[in-house]
Amino acid sequence: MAGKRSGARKKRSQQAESTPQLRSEPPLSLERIIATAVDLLDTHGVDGLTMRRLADRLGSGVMSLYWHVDNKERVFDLALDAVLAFREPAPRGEALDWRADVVHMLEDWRASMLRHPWSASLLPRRTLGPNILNRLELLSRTLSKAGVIEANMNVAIWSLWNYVMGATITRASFDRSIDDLAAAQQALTRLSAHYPTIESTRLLLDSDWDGVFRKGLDFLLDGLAPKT
Amino acid sequence: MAGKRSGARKKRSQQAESTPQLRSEPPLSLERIIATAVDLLDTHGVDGLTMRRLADRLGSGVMSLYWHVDNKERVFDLALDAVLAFREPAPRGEALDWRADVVHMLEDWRASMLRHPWSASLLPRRTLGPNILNRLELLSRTLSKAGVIEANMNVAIWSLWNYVMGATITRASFDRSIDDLAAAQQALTRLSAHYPTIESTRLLLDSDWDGVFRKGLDFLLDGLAPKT
DNA sequence: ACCTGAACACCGTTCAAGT
DNA sequence: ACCTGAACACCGTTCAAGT
Repeated sequence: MAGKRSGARKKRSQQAESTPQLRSEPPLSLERIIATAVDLLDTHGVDGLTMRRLADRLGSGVMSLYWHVDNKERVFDLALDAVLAFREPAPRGEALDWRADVVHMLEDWRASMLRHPWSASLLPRRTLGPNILNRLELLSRTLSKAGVIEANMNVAIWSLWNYVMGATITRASFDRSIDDLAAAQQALTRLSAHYPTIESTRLLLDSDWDGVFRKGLDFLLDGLAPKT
Repeated sequence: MAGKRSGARKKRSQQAESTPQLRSEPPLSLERIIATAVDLLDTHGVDGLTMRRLADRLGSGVMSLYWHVDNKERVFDLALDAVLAFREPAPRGEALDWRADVVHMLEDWRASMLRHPWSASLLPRRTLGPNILNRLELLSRTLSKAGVIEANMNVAIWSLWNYVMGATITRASFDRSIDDLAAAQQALTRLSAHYPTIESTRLLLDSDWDGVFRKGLDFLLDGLAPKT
């Protein structure tokens, strides 16, 4: 009586055991759904997130998800913002090094996204969640305290945003396929007649990503810093 | 005899006309397939490209595509590279303004991607096609002639790449949903208690994207320029 | 060499219903 | 308030076959 149909989608809980309620899954909740979605994305990438797979992992029927969440898009939005939480550091004394603060904020941002390689390329295409807005607000406040006037503020923020996003998206996708990369560089070598310059510097392989990020950021900050 | 089954997928050619061969579709070819794919992407976005829709547009069966192309991934790769063709300008005199050359190359690159808003966010996640490699090679050569030494070359290229990609991806996706943007800014205003700084500068609305791009690029080039 | 339909193993989501 | 299965309208791709 317990197993109504043998072909039914298996659930992780026991099927014909003695006390089917004991030790069963906790009830669904938005938090559990999003946490599991992040897991799925981390292990299987963007294409690995499926409403059906998500439900399976949660031990529920697919359609149960839709009571907690409007649609799959919404799952993406929430998973993305979840990954971008930022604990604002205790506001330190006033006249400290604003530049170090900015670098720290942006490096933390980048690190958060690299921990979840699917997140960076998703971010620019979705509506900005509260955690991202919070990061932007903090960045803006720091620049403001540093003396960047309001007329230059949006240029400053977007330049930094552009740079961080570009660096992180590139890094995240180049990382994923180190084998492909080696193959690409090999192909490049075979084509060294066409692309002699980038072939000789081993552009695709010899890149110190962290160093590149840091240096480009410094150049940008040099330009954006209020002239004294 | 001509219309074998009424429920068959309609083709754009006539079904029971007098001379069914006349005025029919030209034969399939990789070029036609890719050109149509680009069309589809331009008008319906990334999710609008479907093997079935592609075949429909071409007046062929779905599976016919697979003779010309390995799989859908390959269609993406080829469509992307097709959109990034670059006509190398006639090599002008020697000691000209390398900086103007670089800016021109990168602005052309950005413009090409903005003409096909789906392309920018696709590019970093795919293997680099010949047209992209060509652009990188040209950029590299220009920097080299400008005096950037080999040890600094990869940092220079990747910094510029990161910036261009970030700027273009952001611009392309913010453009697509100007209504969403206004809604987002409105939501921001409602939340001005939480995000006072970015709310007051109207970060989401008052952005001169072209100006931002140009300025940030200038700062980067200031930093990357060989010291004289 | 080039094209095809049927079939398989998936998708996201609507709906009407159960507790 | 919360969860469910059946069903619909899609997907990409394998296969065995047609010309």
